[in-house]
Amino acid sequence: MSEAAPASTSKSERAYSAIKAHILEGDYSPGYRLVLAKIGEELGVSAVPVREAIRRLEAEGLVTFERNVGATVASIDPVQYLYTMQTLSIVEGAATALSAPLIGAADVARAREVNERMRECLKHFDPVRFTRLNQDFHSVLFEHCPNPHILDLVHRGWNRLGSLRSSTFRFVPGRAHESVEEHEAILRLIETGADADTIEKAARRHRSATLDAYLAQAPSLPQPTPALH
Amino acid sequence: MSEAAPASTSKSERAYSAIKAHILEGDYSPGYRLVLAKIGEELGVSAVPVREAIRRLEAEGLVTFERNVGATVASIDPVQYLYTMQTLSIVEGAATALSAPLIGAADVARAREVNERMRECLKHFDPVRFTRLNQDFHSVLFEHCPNPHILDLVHRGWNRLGSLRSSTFRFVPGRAHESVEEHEAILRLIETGADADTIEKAARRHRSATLDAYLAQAPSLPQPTPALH
DNA sequence: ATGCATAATTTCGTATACGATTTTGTATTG
DNA sequence: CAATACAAAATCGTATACGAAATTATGCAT
Repeated sequence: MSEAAPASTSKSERAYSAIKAHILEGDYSPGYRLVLAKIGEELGVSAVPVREAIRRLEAEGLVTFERNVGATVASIDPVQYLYTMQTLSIVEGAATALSAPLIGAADVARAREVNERMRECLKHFDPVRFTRLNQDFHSVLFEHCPNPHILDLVHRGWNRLGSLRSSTFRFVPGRAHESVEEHEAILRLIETGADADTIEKAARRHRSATLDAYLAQAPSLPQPTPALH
Repeated sequence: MSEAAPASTSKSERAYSAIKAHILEGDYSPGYRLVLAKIGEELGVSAVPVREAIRRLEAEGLVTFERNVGATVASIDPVQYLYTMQTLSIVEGAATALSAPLIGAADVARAREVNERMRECLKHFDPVRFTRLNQDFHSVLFEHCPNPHILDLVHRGWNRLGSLRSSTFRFVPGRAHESVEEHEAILRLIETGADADTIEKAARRHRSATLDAYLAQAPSLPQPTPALH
């Protein structure tokens, strides 16, 4: 990777992006200690902007921070995973329902094409690619979302899941197949102009079904609350 | 106000809390320019921790920040207000529905008492106190919320509304009365163990009705999207 | 007076330095 | 050997300093 654009963005901004990217790529895995001076050296900046970047990432839930001790990449224990998936179920449901009236036939076609590629991934068992396509699929649905705040919440949820994003598909074999079918069902609802409530519930269910599949694998979890369906 | 605890918390932490408090109290009103050095002097710290605090507040949506120009207290233009209210409608709806099964008779009684005090506020027309009690009411509902992420989203929404929080009640006379009645209705739904979907819709409606009342007053707004009911 | 170029001022952005705090390592003692 | 006490190292937290960028003020020409 080249040293890239030396100008135009501030160093704290570059540090923020770089660290975030490293976390999301998995270069810095959960629990990794983010030492200010060390990261600064890696990025060719001093500790001050790194510290600022890290605290911003803390506010997004990507790192945890302890006074006089330092920062570590936030790890997603099962309980946090549950909270995040449940929250995503709600905000994705809302985002889908709000977007639906604005999704045209061309968008549906595009989403369907992505979904077909996901279907192919199932044959070769490629969880990484599958996960990336999955995100593309939902991005197509949400790109017309009329409420940027809600979209932001969706992205924050995705970020928080981070590198775990594909784990359910990896560990719960059948789920990926179901997921593709649910995508198709959601597209049909949008095409036929189903009412917002129906679409919202389908989108919610799509996410919470993934959570349920995970919980079925990890029965030790608190199962703290009945999901909203 | 005394100089207070000189130890135990870091300066960046104190700056963060102090600035946030000033924004929420209205000492720094929307649009106010947050000059690093000036605020640092006010708080008795240098610019570095102030900058860090401000960027954290930016991540929460309380201030806006522009490269090489500085930070200003985020102002809530009508469109942002709409986005935020719509988002709140959704997350408060979910928070209420998730909390409902965990709300006991004692909590309901407490909430009802708060609501009665709100009813009294209507007679003396005290929007500030009314708004504070309104928040108390919802805090009672949410204090058992099993998903802290969702609760966090509710609080972020409240913070974003900031000083505008009471404006609807101030400007749309009838709305406050309606609001009190809706509170009572929600309490009854919780008491009688209504299903999650019913409770969620009532809570959503409670918030989006306030938004509708506001939009009716400001008809110039884009009315960008049909609400989720 | 108006518009533009340029200088002065303000404010940001970050490297450096150093004290404060925590962690780690080592030695001493029961 | 385990536990405690203390020393050394690592790391954080922030004040200070100074260059960079943007904003504001000034002066000149039309």
